[in-house]
Amino acid sequence: MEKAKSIKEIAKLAGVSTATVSRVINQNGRFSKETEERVRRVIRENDYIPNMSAKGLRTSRTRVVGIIVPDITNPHFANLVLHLEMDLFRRGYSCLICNTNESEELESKHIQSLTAQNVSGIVLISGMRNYEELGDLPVVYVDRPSNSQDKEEVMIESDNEEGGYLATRELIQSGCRHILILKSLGNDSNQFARYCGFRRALDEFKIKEERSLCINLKAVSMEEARESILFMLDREAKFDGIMSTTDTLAAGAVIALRERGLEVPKDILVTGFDDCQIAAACGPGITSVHQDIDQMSRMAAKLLFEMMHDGKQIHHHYRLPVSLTVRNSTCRSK
Amino acid sequence: MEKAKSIKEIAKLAGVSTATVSRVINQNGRFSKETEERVRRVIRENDYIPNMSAKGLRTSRTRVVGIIVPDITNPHFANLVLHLEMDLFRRGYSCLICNTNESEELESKHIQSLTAQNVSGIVLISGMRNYEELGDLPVVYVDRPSNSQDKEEVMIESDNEEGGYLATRELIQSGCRHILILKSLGNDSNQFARYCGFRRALDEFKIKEERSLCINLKAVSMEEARESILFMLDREAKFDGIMSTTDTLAAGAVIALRERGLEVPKDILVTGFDDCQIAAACGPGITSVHQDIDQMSRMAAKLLFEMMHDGKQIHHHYRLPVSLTVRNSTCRSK
DNA sequence: TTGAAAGCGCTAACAG
DNA sequence: CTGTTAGCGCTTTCAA
Repeated sequence: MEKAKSIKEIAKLAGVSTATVSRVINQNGRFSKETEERVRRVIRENDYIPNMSAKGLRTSRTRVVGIIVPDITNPHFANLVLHLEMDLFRRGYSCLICNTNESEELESKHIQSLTAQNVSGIVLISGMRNYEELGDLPVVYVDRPSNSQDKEEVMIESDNEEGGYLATRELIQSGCRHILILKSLGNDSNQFARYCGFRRALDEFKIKEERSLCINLKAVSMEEARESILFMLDREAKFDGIMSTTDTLAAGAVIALRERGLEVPKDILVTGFDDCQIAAACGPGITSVHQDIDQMSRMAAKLLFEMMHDGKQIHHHYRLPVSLTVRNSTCRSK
Repeated sequence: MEKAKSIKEIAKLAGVSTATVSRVINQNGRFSKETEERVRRVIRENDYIPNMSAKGLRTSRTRVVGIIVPDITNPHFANLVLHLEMDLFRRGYSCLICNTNESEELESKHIQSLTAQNVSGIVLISGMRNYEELGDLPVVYVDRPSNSQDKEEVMIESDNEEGGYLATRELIQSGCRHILILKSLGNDSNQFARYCGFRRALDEFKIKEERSLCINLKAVSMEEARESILFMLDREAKFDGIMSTTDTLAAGAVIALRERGLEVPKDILVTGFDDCQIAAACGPGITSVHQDIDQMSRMAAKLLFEMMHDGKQIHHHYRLPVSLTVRNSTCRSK
């Protein structure tokens, strides 16, 4: 690869100073129409692309944002990241993606690495904690634990509690009285919120919660869910509905039921959460809580952009409404 | 955020020159044991993190690699990216992820943007074309169109032709004689290779290909697949098996069949490709061609690392074997 | 074994 | 409207 051209060479070729070239590129300062055109032409003719490292060093704004995400393999997160990335690219920003694999250690390593790279901003998806040490670096928290004391930050989440409630109510209204809840452990506050919604629905219908039907999985994995349901079935646990805090878990449950010859929704009803493709494809179609990921990512990108670009100070906690996508897995007479 | 410390301050605090600090950090040059310890301590005590922009400017090696991918939402790609990112992070590299949404224009914009950022290397997943203008920038092509004339590059792909063959043979051996093939258009050479495998299997069993059963979708989407199968069913097209070039398409097909009251595998057999979660979860479980993504990503990361880090020149075309994961969707007596 | 100093490519303050 | 210039933080010769 021939050495990349520098602003100096462009300046020389255009017969102006580097400052002028810089001004033209960044559309600030003032310059004559003619100069601009000449510079632009030289830039074009030479395929000149400014060196971002130099720019970053000089301005400490790199036009790169870091996105920290537990696991890009999770369709819910993948969707979020896809939209964020495309949206931000349109606005001139690139994205460094960092998978934490749910490890707090990896997460903070990534935070360090991102600050070292002078990122212009960070989107922290479903993070473990707040990083106040980031100071005034623009950060948008999405789906994150809401245990921070001060509200001086931007945060976007779905109404997970309501989602848990909706799913559970659907099961109850379809006739379930002994509902198993499939959730994952970990400090994921979403899981907890969904569980709270679950309890609210039970309360409302005066159904007693059965502790033995509350399953806490070590990880959000189809296989874990499948095994635990098989285990419960083989112990002849009595339940007529499964409320899963994730579509992946719901899918694992459906598979387990199928393996034991049980039919959904004839024998057991099931609900999921996130309304991913898998919910539409699995079994007879799984009723699932729909999160508005489009809006979520659009908001996150927009807010972050405003903070990075316009230097706006935003402090707001958004809670997006959810809805229930009803499919066959809960279609019994009500 | 208090201003980040610079190497100068560390040098002053440690009572040495910046050059020495740099040497300690990069483990080159020579320095005494004592000096090293002192410097290290100061670095630690001050949470000093070198400024990557400056480093990048100076060395034009940023320790950032660009990953270009059609759509991170596709589980197959998500998996690949996840592994790449984690693997490279372990080796000290961060990843800029770029979704092209299958647009050639976006792809080349991303290529430009990546070079502007002085990335140390690029992984191009399922790209549209070769970018020879990248010169000696390390590039690994994964899953890419193999239409380049010169082989002077690194390329890793699955044996897609064999995969298409395996899936089709499974259908034939399970009794299918009229196999519909569900594939997507576009310049995706994988699709074509899978189709070639399909034809090879037909040939081998002396089955004539029926052009009317070859469906080309505009996009790889569940919904598209579903609609086209519904369309075929409503036109009373005669087929007893569906070979899908993607799990997503297979899932769409299964949904359509279910909607029309057809049972898999009783009435119609189905195969997918990629062996994603959705294949395990969908319908009765979909038989699918398994690609060894772990190995693929591990190889890609390793090769790229060797090129970036050790300056190795590698020219090799790897074709990874595939296997068939048999599930209920093809379980009829053979 | 260490330090001084040049300079990577760019921007922004200042001068004109 | 445009040019000169200092310097962002780091690495790397060269000299000691």
